[in-house]
Parts: sequence; structure tokens; C-alpha cells
Amino acid sequence: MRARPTLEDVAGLAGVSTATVSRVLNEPERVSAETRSRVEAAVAHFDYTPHFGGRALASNRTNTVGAVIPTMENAIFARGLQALQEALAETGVTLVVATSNYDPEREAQQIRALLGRGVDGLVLIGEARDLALYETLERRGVPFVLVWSWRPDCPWPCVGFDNRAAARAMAQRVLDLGHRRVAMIAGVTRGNDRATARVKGVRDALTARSLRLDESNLMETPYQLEAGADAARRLLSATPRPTAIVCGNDVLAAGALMAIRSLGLNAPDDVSVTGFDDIDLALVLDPPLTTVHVPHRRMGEAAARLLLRLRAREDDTASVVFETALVERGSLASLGT
Amino acid sequence: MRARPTLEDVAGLAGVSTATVSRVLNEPERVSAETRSRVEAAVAHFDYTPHFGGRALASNRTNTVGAVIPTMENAIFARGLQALQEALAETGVTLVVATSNYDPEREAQQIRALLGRGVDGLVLIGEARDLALYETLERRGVPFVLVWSWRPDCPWPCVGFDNRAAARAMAQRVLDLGHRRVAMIAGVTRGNDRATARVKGVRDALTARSLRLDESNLMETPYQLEAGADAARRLLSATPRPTAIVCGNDVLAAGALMAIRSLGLNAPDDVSVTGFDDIDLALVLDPPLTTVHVPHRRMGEAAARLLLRLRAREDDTASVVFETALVERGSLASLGT
DNA sequence: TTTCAAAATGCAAGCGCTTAAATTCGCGTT
DNA sequence: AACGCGAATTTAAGCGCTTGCATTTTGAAA
Repeated sequence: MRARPTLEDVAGLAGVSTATVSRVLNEPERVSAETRSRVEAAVAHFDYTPHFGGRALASNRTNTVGAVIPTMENAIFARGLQALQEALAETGVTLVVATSNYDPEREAQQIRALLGRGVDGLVLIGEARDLALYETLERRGVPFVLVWSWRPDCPWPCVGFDNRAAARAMAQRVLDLGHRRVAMIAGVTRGNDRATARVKGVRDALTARSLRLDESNLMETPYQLEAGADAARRLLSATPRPTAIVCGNDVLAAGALMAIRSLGLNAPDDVSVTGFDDIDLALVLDPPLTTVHVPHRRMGEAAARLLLRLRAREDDTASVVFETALVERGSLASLGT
Repeated sequence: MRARPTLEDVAGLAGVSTATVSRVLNEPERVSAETRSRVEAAVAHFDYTPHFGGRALASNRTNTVGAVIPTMENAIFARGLQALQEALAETGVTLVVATSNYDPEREAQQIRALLGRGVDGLVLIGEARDLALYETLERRGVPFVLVWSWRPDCPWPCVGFDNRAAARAMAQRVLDLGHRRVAMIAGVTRGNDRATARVKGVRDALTARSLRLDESNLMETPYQLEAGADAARRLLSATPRPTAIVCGNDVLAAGALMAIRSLGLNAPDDVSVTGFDDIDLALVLDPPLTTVHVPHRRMGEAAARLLLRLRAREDDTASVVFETALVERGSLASLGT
């Protein structure tokens, strides 16, 4: 009983063949009740667990899906992943997570690493990546779903929302409240279609009112608190200064609020600020953040379901699009009240 | 070229045996330079990646370590994991993450699931779990390290800090500032030695001044924003109300600050609040949170290093203890200034 | 009782890789 | 020229499991 017990040990004790034990483990309904219980007793006796490698080799399945996300340090991914993982676990599938730190090359590496581990499904964030990568996935027959972004006619299965439309709606609201000097702190757009779409959305809204987002009013920074604060300080040093700062996500907005406070200004009286994502953080800020609510958990669950359907080669594998909602809280005020 | 290429394909093209190809992949220095480059060319030609299952079966190693954390939704774990993962990745080890949602039974399940997947190393949070579980791990010879907690004479390898001492120091500081009516919002202590130790630490400090933390001044709630706010509201409804609320982590403290604001009170003038962890959130709160700084990233890295050493059966496998630091920011004021 | 399909089980061939042991090779010594 | 030795390579035996097919058992119908 020293070494790890094998199928053979269990089979021996139960007085059946290894095939039967395997069947008890994988398709219990195909084994008679009596035999089954005998086998189960033997399994319990040895505290037997199947060897993962042996199983993977023989069946060519790992019951593992991989996800590559930019970073776990952003609450939105953490939350979505948590939901994804829970939903997958219900069907006995394990989730392996890798991070790319918003770097496209690193993402490609990580995808390769996961493929090497034999994942039989993949969840990827956004759509922006080399075509060759998509081809590799299709050639290998590894199903995948893209999450967090969606656009009309996206050729791949995805579960997300229209970042551009949501950002446009937010910016429109800002303009409706009378703001004209509008600045934006965006995330890094290279290799990030969500960040890119959000900038486009804001531009759409401004253009519709014959305004523009010129160079000096658009800062692009990593999604980090301090970076957001720095960007805000720079934007606010302009004369005249912007009356509203639209941010690419809540973390940047939190940074902006910090900066505003540190400059002795007040939000929203002197400057309005908006976020994007609606993470918990938005609620604890002072003033509470006006932001775009994104249903991260539901997206995670939906992604799990879609991926499972793809894996099972089911028919209904249409993309899923979620609605976002504008949540008004207090960091955005109308101009000149 | 349709199906997945195997070692044999590569060997055939390179004109060598599969053993040689295997060696090129695993111990390149044992193969002559000329052969090696021929094999490498063949590998590139087929875009070959070894089959994970085959490898695991033959070598009985997976180069995978597992971690079971309570939840990804708490920034401290996310951050620590990120560091852990990066450090492991450098040596080609993959991290698989599972979550227990602070439930001991669920944690045990997840550990079993990871063992079933053949992880050859495990990172676990805290020390509180069934002895039987530790025995299983040792019997199977799976190395593990406990993180986030540390105490003198802990019999297992761990990488953490002294939660009790840190909480004691925080509470002492509160008392030094003149507070006498001190309340605490703690995390759920069942199966959570960190939460338990933090309560003990606060008690230590109070007892040293002949004060006590009675039932009505200690609330135990999940580590969630709303729960923290509710607890704070309840504590503040007492007469006379506490002058300081010590919280089990920053999220609870953020909730407490929200509650204070919603009651029309002011922190720290009416009530002081302290946190624990020092996540980004602490910085954006208003007032910024006085809290205990915990070096999460460094702990993650150290855990990775220790685990790798254990796996390699090296000698130097001593536990690592980190120092914490009290960070004074503004949410804690002296009484009656 | 006999018959026969369906259900239950066993047989055995791999799955793709690693690795101990055996073999071959090249080269400096004697 | 024969020898010995270490380095490079091959041989081949598994690792633990799944699964198509063959075989046996079961139970109902004839």
C-alpha cells in the first residue's frame, strides 16, 4: 500500500477486470449495480484516484480548459474567472489560468503553453490577436471562446458586450449634462480591443456633436491607480482645464479622483469623473463613481456554458451579447449647477 | 500532417530514435550538437509539442503545482497568486488554481481534485485544516507550503507573517491614541486561522490594558463590502458608540467607512477605522485607510521558491516569516483632539 | 427446456512518452 | 594494429488507463 494504487489493484480486490473498474469510474450506468458497489468498495479501500496522465494518454482528453487573462490583479477578471471556474467545475472540468500582463507576445506564448498541456478548450480575452493564432487553434481542433468583447459579425464565438456602444453612451450622457471640455484617460490600446473600442465610442459621441478628442485630451496609460492619478494631474494642468474626465475603467477613475483631491479640487463640482466596469471599488469612492455596469459574473458563466457546448460539438453555439447599463452615482454632475 | 505529430514523426524526419528526440527535449546537453540541431529542425518542421499525458505517464511528473485559495475576488490573493505564478513559470512549472470560498469541506475536495490531476506540489492558505489531510499529503509525498500565516513552531513549511502579532500592534496603536471603546469587525473565524489570529491579537492588546472585547463589540462577517457596512451600522447603533473600529481586512474597513458616511458621521472625527492588508483600495478611500501592510507579492514569490526547493528535495527548506508594517494614513485619529 | 437477443464483463491493443540497459562509435594508448 | 574507454545513440520495456471487440451471462420468449 506504499505506492500509488492502480486500476489493477482495485480490479484485483474487487475480483473484476480493469475494464470494468474503468467503466465504473466513467460510465457507471453500464455496470450492474452489484458489481458496481463491489468496485466502489475497493476504490474506497485503496483511496484510489485515477492517474491523470494515464487517463489523458488513453482517452486523449484532459477535462481541462485554459484561460489566458491579462492579470488577476484587476477585479473584473478575478470575478469573471471565479464564475467561469465555478460553472466549469460543476461538470468536472478544471480551469487553468495563465496571465499575459496585457502583452500580445506573452499571450501567444501562454496559449502555446496551455495547448502543450493538452487543454481541451480555451477562454481568451478580447479579439485582438494574430490571425495565425486563430488558425493554430482551429487546426488543432481546440474549441475556444472570446470574452469581454463583442461586435457585430465577429467571426468567432464570443461572449461579451459592445464596448464601443457602451462608451459612446457614457460620453453622450456627459455631453447631455452640458460638458464640452471632455478629456479621456484610456487604457493601453495596443493589442487591447476593449480599450480601443472604448476610445472609439467616446470619439463617436464627441464627433456627433462636432467636438473632437484631440491629442492633449487623451491620455493612454496602464490600468493602474497611480498611472490614472498621474494622467489626471497632467490633464488638469491644462488651461482651461477639462470639466469632465471619462476613464477607461474604474481603477483609472479612482486614480483620477485621488489626483483631483490631491490638487485641492473637488469632484464633481470642479471636475466630473466617470468610470467603466462597476467593480466594488466604484461604490466606496467618494463621491461614488458614475460608471458603466458590466455583468462580469454572468459573462463568466455564459462563457463556460458556451465553451462546454462547443466542446460537446453541439449545434447551438451562437455568440452571446450582454447589455451594459449606465449607473449614475455622483461623480458626474451637470455643468454649471 | 493532419493528426497531432508524435515523437516518432519527429524522430523519423530527423533520422534518430525517439529516445534521442526525448533527450533533446529534456536534457539537451547530453546530445551532440549536430544531432541536436537536426532534431530541433524536425521539431520546428512539425510544430511539435510533447503530449502532456504521455509525458506525465512515463515520467510521473506533471510540472504542475496547485493552489487552493478562498476566492479570487479578494485582491490580496489575486496579487499573491500573480506573483506565485510568475515565479513558477520561470522554471517551467504551471500553476492550477482552485477556490474554496472559505469552506473547509470544499477546500478538502479541491485538494483531492488537484491531487487527482497529479500536481506535484501544493500551495495552501493558512494552517487550519484536518490533520488527516496533512497525512494524505505526506503519504503521497506531495510537497506543500502554507502561506499567509505563520506562527512559532508551525510543524509545516510555511511562508507568512504573524497575524496575531500584527493585529496586536494595530490595536495597541489604537489604544495608545486614547481609544477605550474599541470594537472589531472580524472575518469568519471558522476554518480560518488568519481571521482567528487577528481577533486574538486585538484581544491581547485590550487585555494588556485591562479592557475586553465583549460579544456586542465583536462582529464576525464574510469578507465583503456590504457585510462590513452592515456590521459597522450595528456597532454604531450602540450607546455609547465605539470610538474606534478595528477591521479584519481592508474590504471590511471600506464597508465600515461607507456605513459611517451613510449615517452622517465622519471618520476619523466621530469614529476611527483601521484595516488590514494594505491593498490598493486603502489608498483611494476617504479618509485613506490606516492599515497593516502585508507584502503579498513577496510572499507569493517566496512561496514559489520554497515549494521548488521542497520539490527538488533540497536541504534548505526552512519556513519564511515576513514582517508587517503599520501604515498610518488618516482613518485613525487620536481621541479628543 | 431451448433459444436468442441484450446486458454485462473480459481481453488486449494501444495512447505518446521516458529511461535503464545494451550497443555502437570514435579515438587516444600501448 | 589491437585495445580500452567514454560518449553518443538505440533498444525495448513499461507508465496507468480507455475502449473496440469478443465472450459470457442473463432473462424473457417460444
